[in-house]
Amino acid sequence: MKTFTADIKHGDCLTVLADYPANFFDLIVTSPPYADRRKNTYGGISPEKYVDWFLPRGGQFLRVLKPAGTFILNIKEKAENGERHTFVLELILALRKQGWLWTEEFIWHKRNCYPGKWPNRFRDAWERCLQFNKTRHFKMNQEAVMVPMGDWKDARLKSLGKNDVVRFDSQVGSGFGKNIENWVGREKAYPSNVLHLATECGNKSHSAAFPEALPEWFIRLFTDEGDLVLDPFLGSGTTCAVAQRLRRNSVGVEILADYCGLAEAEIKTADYQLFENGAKNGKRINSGNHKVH
Amino acid sequence: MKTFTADIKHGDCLTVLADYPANFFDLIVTSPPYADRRKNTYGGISPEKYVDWFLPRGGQFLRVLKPAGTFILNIKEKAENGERHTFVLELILALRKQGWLWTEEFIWHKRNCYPGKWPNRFRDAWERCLQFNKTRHFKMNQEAVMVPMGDWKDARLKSLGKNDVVRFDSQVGSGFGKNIENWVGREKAYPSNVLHLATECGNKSHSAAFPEALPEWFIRLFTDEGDLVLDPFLGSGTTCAVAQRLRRNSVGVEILADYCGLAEAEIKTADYQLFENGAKNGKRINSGNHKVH
DNA sequence: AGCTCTTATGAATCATTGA
DNA sequence: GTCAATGATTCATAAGAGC
Repeated sequence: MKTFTADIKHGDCLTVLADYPANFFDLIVTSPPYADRRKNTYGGISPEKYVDWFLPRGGQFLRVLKPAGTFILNIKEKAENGERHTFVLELILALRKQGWLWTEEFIWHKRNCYPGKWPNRFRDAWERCLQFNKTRHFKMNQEAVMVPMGDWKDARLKSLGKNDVVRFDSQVGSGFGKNIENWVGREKAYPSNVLHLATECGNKSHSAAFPEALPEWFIRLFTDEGDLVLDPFLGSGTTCAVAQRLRRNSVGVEILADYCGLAEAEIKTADYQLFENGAKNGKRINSGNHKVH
Repeated sequence: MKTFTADIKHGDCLTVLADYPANFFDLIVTSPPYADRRKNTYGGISPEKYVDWFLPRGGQFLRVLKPAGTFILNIKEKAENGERHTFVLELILALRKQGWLWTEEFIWHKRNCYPGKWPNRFRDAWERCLQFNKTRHFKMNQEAVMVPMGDWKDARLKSLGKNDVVRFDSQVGSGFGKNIENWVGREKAYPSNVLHLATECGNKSHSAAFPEALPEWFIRLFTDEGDLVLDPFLGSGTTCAVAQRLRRNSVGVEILADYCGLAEAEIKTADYQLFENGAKNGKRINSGNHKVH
């Protein structure tokens, strides 16, 4: 059985990527350390310096990405002193000046966002997924992320009991998601640029894990099997694990040694699952949580 | 019975507002002509010139808004030449430089977005609702936009079939199915900064009507009864009509005479409805379609 | 009441043509 | 060429009728 590589590199992506050739990766998908967040783990780049910190790395991304490749940046500015920071807006403008095309801004709607209540603000339930490209003609497999139409649910679920319906929505490992694959009919719909995903962060001890469904969606949309994915801010390794599951090769760069260890373990699990399942039918496993429409 | 004024002013808001005193309005909510849209009707401000065109008007808004007031700007950049325009980002930065606080960015998720299919893009299903303030201590009635759970808890839940459970959940995307036991017994829930509204703009022949639920939500959130609302780009009069329905005073400015006529008619209808209904119980009518959570 | 079917309708994009 | 205008194409949802 064919295996797929998942390289974990320890270091700053700025220097690590310098060793890679140009036009090398098919997709870059990442959730970078947010400005002024995770101070204890990442050193906390201040909002004012964020663009200056990011730009040289963005230059490397631009170099190593294939012409038909895509760069997905998951980021959201936090509120401070009663205002939203503007560094993300400035980053978009700066990246365009650097040569990137700002193709699209996807909205990740976090259905179960962090609870809380403030006198002058509601809960923040969305993040930006910024799409950048080198050229206007990039690879895009729209069919790979098609979702069942709304009516499909009614038709299929009407024979189920109420408890099953409830479990259907609680998705994660409910034992129901696995079955979805079996009866996804012909009635599929293209998604829009608003993604509805839960924030399921698994059981890892990572400070900023994004849910597997997020990288999964973009990997399926922008790469083929066997393509090469890069996450320059890997964290606990979600992107590489998902890439492996989806039979893509991947490189993950992480500056913190502890996270590299977590990521290695994650990859091994994913590799084992791939073997277990791939040997049987080659299908992806744990289809679980991609409620996108 | 008390009535509420809804003044329709014909002209460019830049000059019309010059006649108003400072610190006069409690809320400004508007959906301005988008760059390069409605060329035939508005003259089409090009994206490159949009910020320059908007800023002097933003200055007037800043002047006439009360210190505890709020300015809501509904806008979305279009795709051109394969890229998203950046003029909205630049506008945010420019407005901050002008003295505004960029307090929040709400996402209006358009459930029924415009159709279409393209090789490198999905359908655009969201718009920005940018919140700006003069001070950090602004008026905000969070309770006024809470999603009433009592309505269907008492009246509908027991009559809900299992399909309704699924359908409702897919509509609001709130994890209803998962939390069904929690909702029962709770009367209301606070929304997040993601609004789920359909785009139905009624039966008017206006090229850019936003749905009534959008201004309604912000009017209820940021004003009290009897407060004064301004829409400097009134269009066919939605904002004023909604304000009237909600027992707020309002001023609407519109540069096109034809739209002023439409708006006047709209107001009259709203006024009649208010009388009809207000005489009975003072409740808002036609609460219709604000699927917000 | 619940389910199925039908129909109306959206602040859109892109490719093509013409000035 | 560059730029502007025009047309073809597109599809998920809500709402309503009918059984």
